[in-house]
Amino acid sequence: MAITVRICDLMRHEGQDVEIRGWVHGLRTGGKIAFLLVRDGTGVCQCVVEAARPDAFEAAVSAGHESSVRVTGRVRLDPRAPDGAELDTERVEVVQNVPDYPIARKEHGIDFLLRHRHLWIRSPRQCAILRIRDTVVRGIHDFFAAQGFVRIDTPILTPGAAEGAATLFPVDYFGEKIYLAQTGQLYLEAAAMALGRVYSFGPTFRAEKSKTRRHLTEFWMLEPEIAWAELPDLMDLAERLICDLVGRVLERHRAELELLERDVAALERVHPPFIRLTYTEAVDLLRGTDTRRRLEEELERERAELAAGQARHGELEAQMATVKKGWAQDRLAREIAALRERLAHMGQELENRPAHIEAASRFQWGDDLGGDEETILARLFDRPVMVTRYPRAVKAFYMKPAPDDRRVVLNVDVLAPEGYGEIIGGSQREDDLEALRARMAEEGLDPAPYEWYLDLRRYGTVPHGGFGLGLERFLAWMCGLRHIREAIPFPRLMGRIYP
RNA sequence: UCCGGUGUAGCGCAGCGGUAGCGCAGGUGACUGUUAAUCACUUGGUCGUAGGUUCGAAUCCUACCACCGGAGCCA
Repeated sequence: MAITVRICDLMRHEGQDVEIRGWVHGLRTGGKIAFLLVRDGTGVCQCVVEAARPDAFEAAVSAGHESSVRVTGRVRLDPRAPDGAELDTERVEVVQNVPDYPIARKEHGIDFLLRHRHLWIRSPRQCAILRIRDTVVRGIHDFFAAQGFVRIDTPILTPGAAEGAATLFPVDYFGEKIYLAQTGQLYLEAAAMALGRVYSFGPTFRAEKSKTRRHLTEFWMLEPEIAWAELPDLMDLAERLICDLVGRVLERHRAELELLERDVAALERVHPPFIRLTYTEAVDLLRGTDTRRRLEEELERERAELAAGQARHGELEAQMATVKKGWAQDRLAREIAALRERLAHMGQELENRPAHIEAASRFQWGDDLGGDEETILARLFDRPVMVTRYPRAVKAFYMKPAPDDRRVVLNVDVLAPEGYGEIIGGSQREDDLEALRARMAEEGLDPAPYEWYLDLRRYGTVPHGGFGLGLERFLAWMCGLRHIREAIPFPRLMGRIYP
C-alpha cells in the first residue's frame, strides 16, 4: 500500500511507492508517454505516465489544467524533473476533470486577475508572496514575544473619529453611527499602561479614495506601544524589527525571491545603522546644492537608460520578425508593450524631473513631505531612512512636541528604499493632560468621547510611544512588487470588493 | 474628486471609414523524455452601452458605464 506524501518530501522517498494528491499544473504528451505536472501547494511533481499502463495514460491525457488528481507511483530522482524527483506512474485517479480553467500559463490583464483572485492565488508567483507573508507575520509575533511584549487585540468597531472622519468607514450599530477602526493606538496606550510593552496586529480600514499602487482600503497593521519609551527607543526598536524581518525572509525564501525576480542584493544591504535625519535636516538636504547635483547626475543616468531602452525596443521589434512560435511572439509582443509603457513613463518622469528638482530646492520648512520628496530622500541612500521631528502642524494631536523646539513633534517616519515609501509612522505621545487638551482644542476636537483616553494622563501618566507598520507595504518592498494588491490574499480596493 | 489612458473570441492583442484578424487556451489527429514540447487540422465574435455623422462605422463625434495609471491623503 502506497503511503501518501507531500511533493516537497518526495526526495526523501526515493524508490518507494507513494501517492500524491493535488491539481494538474501542466501536461505534455507524446504518443506513448505523457508528462503530467501535479502541484499540491508544497511543490510540483512531474509524473511520467507510459502508454503501457493504458488506464493511467488515458486518465492523464484527459485531465485539464487544475483538475484534481490522486497519483500513485514509484519515486525516482531525475535531473530532468522540475524539482529533482519524479514519479514512475502506476495509477492516475482524476477526482474531478476540469475542461475550462480560466487562468492560463500566460500573461493576463490585471482586471481579469483581480476578478479571479480566488484562482489567481494558485499561481506560483502568488503562492511565493503568500509564503513570505506568512513568514513575516510569524516573524512579527516571534520578535515581539522574544522581547517580552504582550499581544493586545484592539477593537475593530470604534466610536467617533480619531483622525478625521472622512477616511473612516461608517457602520450602523443598532441605529448609532460608528466606524471601522483605522488604528488601535489609543487602546494600545491604555494597554501599555497596564502591561508595559504591548503590540497589536490586525486589519485596519481607511476609506481614502486613493487608487494608487500604495493603497488598500483594508490592510494589516502592526502597532507596538511601549510605556517609558522615548523617541530614540522607538527608533532602535523599528530598526531592529525591520532588520530581523528582512533577515528571516532572506534566510528562508531565496527560492521565492528568485521566482519573484527580486533584487536580493538590495535587501542584503539592509542592516544597522539606518540613515537618521531630522525633518529640518531633510529639508536642508532637499534644498541643498549637493542633492541638486546628485539628482541632476541621476537625471543624466536615466536619460542614458532611456536611450538604452529605446535601443532595446528597436532590437525587440527586429526580433519579432524572426520569431516563429506563437507563444514566443505573444511574449515578445507583451515585452515590447511593457517596455514601450515603461519608456513612455520614463520619458514623462524625465520631463517632470527638472520641475521636481526645482520644487525640492524650493521646499519650505513647514510643508509636509509628499510622495515626491520622500522618493527623492529615499533615493539618496541605499538603506531605510528615518525622518524625525516633523512640524507639529502637519501631525496628529497626540504627538508630543519636542521640549527643545515646540515647533516640531517627537515623531519618526521610516522610508523604505527603492521608492517603496513610508512603511512606518510613529511617535512619542503627549503625556501631559493639559498639553493634550490644548492640542485637541487646537484641532477642534470634542473632548467628550476622549475622556477615557484623557484618564490615562490623569492616573499615572508616563512617557510612552509606539509606531505602526503597514504589513502590505512592507511586503511589497520585500517582494519587489509593483503594486500592493498582490501582498494580501484578497485585496480590498476602492471600487473592488469581489471576490 | 481631478487629470490621463483603455474597452474587439474564454484570455492577451492587431485592425483606426469599405467582407472580423493573429496568438494562447479549448477540440481532433501524429509523435516514447517533454521542460510554456512540436507539427497538421479545427470550434469560437450584437467589436463596452446608447445616440449621432456617413452610401457605408470596430474605426469619426457625443453621452454614459466599466476598468487601469497618476495626483491629493496616507501605512
